Amino acid sequence: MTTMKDVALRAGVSTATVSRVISGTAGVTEDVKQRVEAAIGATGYRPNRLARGLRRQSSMVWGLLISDIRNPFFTDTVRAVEDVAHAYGYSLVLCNSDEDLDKERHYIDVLTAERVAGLLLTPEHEDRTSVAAAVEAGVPVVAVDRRLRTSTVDTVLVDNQHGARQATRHLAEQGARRIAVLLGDERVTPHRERLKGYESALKSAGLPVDEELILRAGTHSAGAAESLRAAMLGTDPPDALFISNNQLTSRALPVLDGLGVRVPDDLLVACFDDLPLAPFVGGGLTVVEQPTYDLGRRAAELLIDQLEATAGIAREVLMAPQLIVRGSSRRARSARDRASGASPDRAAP
Amino acid sequence: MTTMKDVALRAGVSTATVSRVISGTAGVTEDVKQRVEAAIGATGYRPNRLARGLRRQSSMVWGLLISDIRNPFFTDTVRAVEDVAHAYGYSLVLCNSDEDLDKERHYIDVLTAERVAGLLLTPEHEDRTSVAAAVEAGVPVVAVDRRLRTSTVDTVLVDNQHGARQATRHLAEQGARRIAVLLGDERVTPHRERLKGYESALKSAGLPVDEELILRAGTHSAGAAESLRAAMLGTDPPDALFISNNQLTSRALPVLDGLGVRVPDDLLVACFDDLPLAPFVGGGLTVVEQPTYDLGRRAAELLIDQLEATAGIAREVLMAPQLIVRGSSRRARSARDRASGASPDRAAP
DNA sequence: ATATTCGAATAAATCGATTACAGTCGCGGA
DNA sequence: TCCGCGACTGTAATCGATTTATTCGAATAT
Repeated sequence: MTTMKDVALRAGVSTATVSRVISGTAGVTEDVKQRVEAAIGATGYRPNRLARGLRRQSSMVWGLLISDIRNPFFTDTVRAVEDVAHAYGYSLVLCNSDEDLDKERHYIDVLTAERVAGLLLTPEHEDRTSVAAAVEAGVPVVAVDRRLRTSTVDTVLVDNQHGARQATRHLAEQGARRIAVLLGDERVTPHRERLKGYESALKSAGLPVDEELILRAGTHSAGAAESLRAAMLGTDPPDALFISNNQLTSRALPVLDGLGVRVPDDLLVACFDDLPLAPFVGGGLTVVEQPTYDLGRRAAELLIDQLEATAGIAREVLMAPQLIVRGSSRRARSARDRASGASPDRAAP
Repeated sequence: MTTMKDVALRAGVSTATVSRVISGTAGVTEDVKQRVEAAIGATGYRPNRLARGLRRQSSMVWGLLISDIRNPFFTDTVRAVEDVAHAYGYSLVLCNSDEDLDKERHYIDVLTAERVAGLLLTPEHEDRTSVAAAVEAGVPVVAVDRRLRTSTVDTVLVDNQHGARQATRHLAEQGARRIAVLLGDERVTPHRERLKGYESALKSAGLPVDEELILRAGTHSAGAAESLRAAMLGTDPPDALFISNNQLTSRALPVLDGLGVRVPDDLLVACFDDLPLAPFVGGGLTVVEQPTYDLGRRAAELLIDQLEATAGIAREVLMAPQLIVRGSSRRARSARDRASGASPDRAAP
C-alpha cells in the first residue's frame, strides 16, 4: 500500500506539502502542486482513512442504528441516509438493535469508539437510553421516527396521530360503526400516537371508544392473531379494522382468511405502512403510506447541518403520512364499481 | 474522551501494561491486572478503534457492497451478515452500488482506504470489476449471489437454474402449454441462469422453446410492462407466466389487472422471490423462495474462515431455493378447493 | 547594501494504541 | 558470592496523516 511518504518522495517534497495539496489548503506553488498530483496519479495513492481519522479526531463515517433492517419500513430510510452520506463523502455503519436496550448501548459504545462523525438512530426507549453517552462524547445525534425525552437532539418524526386519524375517519366515512384497532407494543411511541389518533377520529365521528375494540398485540408474536380472532368471533364483532403497522398486517390477513371473513364486504380494512404488493391484495389494501425515504433524507440533512455549522438548537421535523385508499376499505360496491376497483385514489394531503 | 494514557496514569502503570491487560496477553501480575481493570471501570475507557486499526493495519469493520438495500431480496442477506459480523465483534459498512460500475469502484476504493478487514459484495459485472484492487491490497473478499470470473474469491450462490426449472416444470405439470418468461437484465448472471433453467424445464416437458414467449424487460423500467402487454394481446397468448424476480412481479401485476386477465383461470403465474404479502395476492402467489438469510450467513462465515486461517482456496457454495406453490399456479379449481386455497404447500426439497 | 517582510516549504510534534526491545527484580545453581 | 534466567514492566518506535512551529529564500523597504 502506498503511503503519503512514497508520494512525497516521488514528488521531491515533504509529506506536509502533499497533505496541503490533497486538502486544497492555500499556499502551494502551481508547479509543486502539479508534481504532487502527478505523483498521486502515478502511484494510485489513497489516503489512509484511519490515520486521517485518528489525527482529525473524527472519521468520515456515520453510524445508523435501527431496530431491524428486515422491517420494510426501514429499508427506504436507510437508503436515503446512505444516499446523502455518500453525496457528502461519508460512509455508513449499519447496526440492528432489535428493540434491545443492551444491544443499543453496545452499538453506541462501539460507534463512539469508532469516532463516527455522526449518529442517526431510532431510540428504543424515550428515557432509558445510552444516547447521552454519545452526546457527551461530542457526537452529533439525530433521532429518527421516535422521540427522546432525555437528551436534546434533532428529531425527525412521522405524524402518526394524523395518519391514524385519517385512516380511522375514512373507515367511519365508509359507514363503519364498530371500528377496531390492532395495536402494536405501546411502549413504542408511534403506536401510542396511532392509538390517540384512532380515538380522536372516533370522537370526531361521534363514535364511542370501546375498550373491547382495542386489540393489543402484546409482546409475543402470537398475540396479534389471538386477539383478532377472539374479536371476530365475539358476540358483537367489528365492521372495520385499522391495523397499526405492516408486521401486524402480515399476521392479521391469514386470520381473516382462515375465518372466512370477506374484505371489504364483511370487514373494512386499513393499515399503516405501504408494502410492495399491497395494491394487489384483494382489491388493494388501503394503507397509510409513510414518507420513509424522505424521513431518512431529512434526518441525514439535519446531521449535515450539525456537522457544518454547530447550530445546537434541537430541531424537530414532522412529516405527514398519506392515506392511499384502495379496495379493502370501500364499502360493498356494485359490479360496475368493482371493474375499476383496483385503481388507487390518493387522498388530498 | 479518556485515553489509554489516562487509565495508565490512574492505575500507576505504563500504557504498554494497560494494552496487555486489554488484549489478554499473558505475563501480567494478578495484582496489576486488577488495578488496571479497576481504572478502566472507573473511567469508562473504550479503546479508540481508529488508533488500534492504524497500528494493526486493519479495522474491525467489514464492507458490504450490494446494488440496492431497497430490494427486498437483500434485506435478509444484509441482516444475516450483520448478525455474524456482530457475533465476531465486527461492524458493517453498507454501500449501495446501484448496478453502477463507477460507484462500485468508488466504494471499493473507499473501503480499502478504510482498511476494512473484509469485503462482501454482489459484483456488478463478471469481468470488468475493481475487486482485483481490493484482493491485491490483501483484503479478503467474498462474492455473494453473482460469480466473478476475474479474481479467485470465495463465492456464495443460489441455484437459480434449479429454481427456474422447478417453477417452470410445475407450471407445465399444471397443464400449461405456452409458458412465457418475463426476464430481467441478461447481463446479470442470475437472470441468464434462470432463463437456462426455464428452457431446460420446457425441453424436459416436451414443450418447444418459443422466442416469442421470452419477454425481455430490457433496461428501461417501462419495458417489462410493454412486452408483457404485447404478449397478452398477441394472437397466441401464453397460458402461464414465469416472472424472474420480485421487481418484475410488481410491474407485471398491474398490467394483468389492467387487461382483465384472471389468475389462475386465464393465466398461471409463478415468480422468483417471495414477498411479505405474496400469500395474500389473489389465492396466493406461487413463488421460488430464495434462502436470502442463509446466503448472507454463509457468506459471512466464509469471510470469518478467511480471516482466521488464511485458507486461500476459492470456495463456492451453492444454495437451493424452494418452490412454494400457492393459488396463482393452480389450474382452475372447484368451489370446494377454493375454500382452502390460501394454505401454501411447500414442495419437496 | 542591509534590514525587514512575506510566502513557500520543511521539520517535527501529534493523534492513541500496539509491540519490539530493554531494563529490573528475585531466585536458583555453580 | 556471582551469574544467568525467567517473569514482569517500562521505554520508545511505530502505524500514516495533519498541523504547528520553524527555516529558508526572495522580494521589498530603508
